[in-house]
Amino acid sequence: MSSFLRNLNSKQLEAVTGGNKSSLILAGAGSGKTRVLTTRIAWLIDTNQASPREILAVTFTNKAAQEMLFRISTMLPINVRGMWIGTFHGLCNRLLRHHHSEVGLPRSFQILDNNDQLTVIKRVIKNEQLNIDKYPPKQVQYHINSAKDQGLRFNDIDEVDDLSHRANQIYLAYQKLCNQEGLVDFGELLLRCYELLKKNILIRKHYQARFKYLLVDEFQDTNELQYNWLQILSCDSNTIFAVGDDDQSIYGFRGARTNNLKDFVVDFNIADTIKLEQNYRSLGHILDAANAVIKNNTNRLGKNLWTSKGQGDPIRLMESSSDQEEAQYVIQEVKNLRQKDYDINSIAIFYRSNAQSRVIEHALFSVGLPYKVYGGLRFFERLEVKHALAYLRISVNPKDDSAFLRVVNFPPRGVGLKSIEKISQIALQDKLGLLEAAEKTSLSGKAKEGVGKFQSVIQRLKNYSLENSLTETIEYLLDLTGIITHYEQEKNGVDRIENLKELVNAGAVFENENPYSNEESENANLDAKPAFENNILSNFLAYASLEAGENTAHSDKEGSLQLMTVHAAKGLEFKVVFMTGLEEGLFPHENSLSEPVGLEEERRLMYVAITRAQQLLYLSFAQSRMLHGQTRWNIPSRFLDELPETSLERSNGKIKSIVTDNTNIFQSSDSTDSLTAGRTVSHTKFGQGIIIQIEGRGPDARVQVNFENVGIKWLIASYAKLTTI
DNA sequence: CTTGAGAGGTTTTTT
DNA sequence: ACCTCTCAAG
Repeated sequence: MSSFLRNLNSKQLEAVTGGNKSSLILAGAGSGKTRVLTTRIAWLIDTNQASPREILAVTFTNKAAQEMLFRISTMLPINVRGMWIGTFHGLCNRLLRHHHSEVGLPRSFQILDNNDQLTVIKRVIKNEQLNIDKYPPKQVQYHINSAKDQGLRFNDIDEVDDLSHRANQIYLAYQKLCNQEGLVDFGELLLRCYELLKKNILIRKHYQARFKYLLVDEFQDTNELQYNWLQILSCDSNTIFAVGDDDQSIYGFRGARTNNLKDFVVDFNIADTIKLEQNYRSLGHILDAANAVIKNNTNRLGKNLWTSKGQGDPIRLMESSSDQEEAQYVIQEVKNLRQKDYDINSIAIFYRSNAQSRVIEHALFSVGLPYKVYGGLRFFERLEVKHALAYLRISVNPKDDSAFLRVVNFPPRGVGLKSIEKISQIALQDKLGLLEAAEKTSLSGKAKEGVGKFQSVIQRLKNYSLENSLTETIEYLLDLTGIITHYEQEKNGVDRIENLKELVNAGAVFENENPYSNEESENANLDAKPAFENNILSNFLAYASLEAGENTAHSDKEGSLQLMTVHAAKGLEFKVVFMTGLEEGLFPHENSLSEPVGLEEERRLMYVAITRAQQLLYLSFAQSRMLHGQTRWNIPSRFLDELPETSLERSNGKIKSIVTDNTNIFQSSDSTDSLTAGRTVSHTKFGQGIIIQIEGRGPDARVQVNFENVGIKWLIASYAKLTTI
């Protein structure tokens, strides 16, 4: 028996060594999902059932793909390069580069990220001379992307209302423009690839025969198109190994179809689904809470996590009067934990929406606790980096008008809107790219000079890139275009220059890791394609779009608290987790409440949050919170009511807790009428105090009380359960 | 072409 | 409250 099978439990072993049929592994949080997936690959190869080149494994993030490669390489002494392991988009990109001529794309097609796509859409709206107010670009973008997620072209879509009709019109024009300029958005990567496999029987059969084992991670996150893509790659002679957890499906809003799990069971004749329910991450109370919350969802495939580790500490509930106080309580507790030798790196603070991080950050900053915020601008999304890349893009693909528009006047060369308009006119008339059209446009002296300069820059850059390495080309570019000089004169330019130097670094690293730039040659003639002149350049550009870089704000400090949204926390684990902002309207978010589906997704999100914690879990809510410049008064989240009583700790020194019982919120036992300023009242947790003032009436009434032991507090009368003395 | 005032829009996000 | 974008004046 291979040594890497030794430490698996029986269910995991069953999953890993499953026979030659498609299978579905329902893997709960912390049940060793990634381990099972990677061990299966290692086992298939180790037992000579598969050669590396017969493996195709798909993930959603580059991080997950890298993790997978890393784990496999620790189990097997083989060259992992032969395997196709990557994201849906990465693999489709690879396939489309091989078969670019079959799908009508230039080999050096450019990949648009979200931002680029939006810019192109705006351009299309302008080109079509449509009123931008009637066609909100963001909505149009959403329309196009969700259509592509469902595998739909513009003529496949029902135009149910006026907006979808108009959006469709732009979809058509947008696609035409992308095709002309050799631009491909994220959805297009998948759709184009799917259509290729569907239409071209030869290519389809080739890949079906080649990939004997298809493995999919986070299956619950697949959208319709991804499901179809997997389906078309599958055939009688191969199998799919799907791993997922319906309870952790939190990306419905971007097209993920939880139902794909159920459809998979039918479409792929899954006789028995293997459930991994033993959890290796969290202690008992935490799992009990997770199980209790998720039980309230309908339509689950059903799963119950358990552990052999013992119950651990109960979950702490924290109540505060405001978001600022909440931050203070968290800080106090973090300090306590540090004294008990908890590593600050292993403590995380979660929130539902990014806007909530500011108050926490502010509080952390003022007490000098180091922290790291996940999310935000990634490296390749930074303005200055995109500018620099645009020069590379246009030198690789002169038809790339997006790139032209981005940098024709950056740094400023005196080419203003008027001139660009003129050039666009000519381009439209003569059906040319902007760079080409610029040559034929008669312009005023200053603009003419600027355009001339720009053209010579592009020409020189292109020539240089043919003779020199990628890294040298980037260095040359920074100097030639005057981008650095420009930022040197700007007040906030220092960081930007740093980033541009980092770009040179990124180029060097890329070059190092991709020494041959063109794909490893394969025997099958369908796979192989001759190298192309600017191969490494366009590969680097694709890499920049597909892998936008680190997702964290910079932090040079070694130990930091981890701040992130619950979405960003998926797949991670921490010894200690603070889940903040557990209030109705925030979590569950108010926008999700209109449909039951929305609420269930919020509950899954809560489930994800809870199951991130290994040892300690704090659940916190505040009575009031600043949102969009206004103070809002909130009721505790309904999810708190779904927690099992036996796993909670309601009171503990400075960490105050409350009993939340929503049935009581609107039917206070003690009429608020009896509460008047000056009266002495008693609170179950805070003890005795004197009412200072009252705001409002009925269930929303708030009372300010000066307690003998804990000082002044604002309470919501209806659930504070105050009794008059 | 740059700058500043005003308007609008704020769930979650990877590729 | 705060950030991004647009439009008009300098």
